[in-house]
Amino acid sequence: MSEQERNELNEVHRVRRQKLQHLYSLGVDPFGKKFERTHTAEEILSFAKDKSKEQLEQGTIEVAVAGRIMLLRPQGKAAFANLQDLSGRIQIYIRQDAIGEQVFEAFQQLEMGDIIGVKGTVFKTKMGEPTIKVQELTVLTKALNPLPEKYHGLTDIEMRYRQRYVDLIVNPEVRDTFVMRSRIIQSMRRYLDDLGFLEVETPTMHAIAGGAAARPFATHHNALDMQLYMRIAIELHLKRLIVGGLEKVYEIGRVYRNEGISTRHNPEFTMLELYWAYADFQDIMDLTESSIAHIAQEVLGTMTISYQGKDVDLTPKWRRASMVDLVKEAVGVDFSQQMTLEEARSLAEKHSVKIEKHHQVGHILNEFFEQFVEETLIQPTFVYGHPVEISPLAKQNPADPRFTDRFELFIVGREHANAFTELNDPIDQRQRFEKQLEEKEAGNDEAHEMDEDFINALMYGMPPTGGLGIGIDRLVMLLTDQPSIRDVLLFPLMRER
RNA sequence: GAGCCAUUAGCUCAGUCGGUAGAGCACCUGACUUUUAAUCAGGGUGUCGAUGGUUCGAGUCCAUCAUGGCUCACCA
Repeated sequence: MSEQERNELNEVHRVRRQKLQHLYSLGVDPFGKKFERTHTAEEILSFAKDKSKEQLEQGTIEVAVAGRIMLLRPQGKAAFANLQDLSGRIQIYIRQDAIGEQVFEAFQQLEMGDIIGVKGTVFKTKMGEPTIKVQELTVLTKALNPLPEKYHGLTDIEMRYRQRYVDLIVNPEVRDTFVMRSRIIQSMRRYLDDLGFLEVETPTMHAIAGGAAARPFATHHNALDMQLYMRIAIELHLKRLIVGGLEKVYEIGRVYRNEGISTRHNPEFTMLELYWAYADFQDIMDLTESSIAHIAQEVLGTMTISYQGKDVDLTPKWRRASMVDLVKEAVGVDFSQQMTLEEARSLAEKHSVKIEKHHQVGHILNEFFEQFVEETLIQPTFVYGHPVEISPLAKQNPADPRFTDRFELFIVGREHANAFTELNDPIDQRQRFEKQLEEKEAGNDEAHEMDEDFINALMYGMPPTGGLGIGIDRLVMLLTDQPSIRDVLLFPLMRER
């Protein structure tokens, strides 16, 4: 450490450096090595729980645990500390006469935040707390930064996101949320695997950003001198695999959309997309319902949950209602009647629904739905029958071609899934893409691009197929009762500082 | 992109009417071998987000900027 560095450190940091040097002078490596653990904190607690003080003292149980010192209560020539590992916290008791003066001196150079390993026996204190009586102490890692306040922890939201590592150390519920996230995804995977779905990986860099209506991130490949886009959906590649005969495929992966950031939107987020040959959107509805209910039961142990104070019942069967009926129910406007664009526009004006130049009747119906219905759908609700104009990849309803065999799942007023019977007619698909290009001309810069290779794939024949997309982050938010998408992303995007 | 709010010690927060910066934890010194947000005695460690302005004097008032939060817009 140079003189200049020393001057730049404040007292807290200077003292930690001094203790580091002190450890070196005692022949202790402050950044130690591998440590063999026999137990986790939680294992010791559950073992000791129903043993009496006497029972523990009779059969001496040797344990070796490692963790971070979260609380430290020195008491002269002895000390109590709370050690934290992934499973939880366990109290340890250190006495100079048990570990020797030399090691105790090293221990005195330790403070909250440092990582140690201890070997010893389990006992219960006067207060009945299961505790490890330390016989051997090993310094594993000295922390040079102090931890946040031991009682309030780290509450500054910005710092929690920017320095998630600190957040994870001091806020156990944050760790729990991310453990839960992992279990939710694991449960989903297992559910689909058991149904015979094949997990695949497709490119995240696309020459044409298709499969959804969104602005992509653009990038460039130097060697090929090629414009590339980060994918906005997984859809078109998975459907190519259905053409290829893989029949039941899914991918859980990151997609990227160059759009606004909010408590429900991060520029990169995780989607599940799934395609099932010879099925339709009704089958997908059943699958969506059963898989989410299954995950809730498996991960939370219940299908009735509470989200931000709202009770939500995920027990099947869920309500199924058409978009047209829901709009009629909410505002009394009946879009099942044939109507001209002019009629739809005047209805929009009457109900103060904002419309854009490129809007057709179907777009206006969707605006009605979003403005008057969406946020009212608290209990899980499948909304089906989306207008063809906003569904360029979905098959039209055979009885009424103004609508598609598509559904979206709404829970707590938010979209959680989007699915349809996939359009497999390449001639129709080409026309839909052309319609999208017209929209683009008319000013919708999120309209779909033409994808000639995808059309080519369809021309080899894609069997009738049902497809599904689930926003995994939102599902995790729902099941872990988190208000912001940033609370279920380990490292949400933040402006550089 | 717009509106509102926030930014003070390592962390959590006070700071009155504009008058020279304050508490708890952490840290330092000392006491303490069954404590548990340990306790007891002593010690304040700071670019008050940044830059301008008003003023004899600004953490405090004004302007601009930065970062974040919430709401809205866009979207999933």
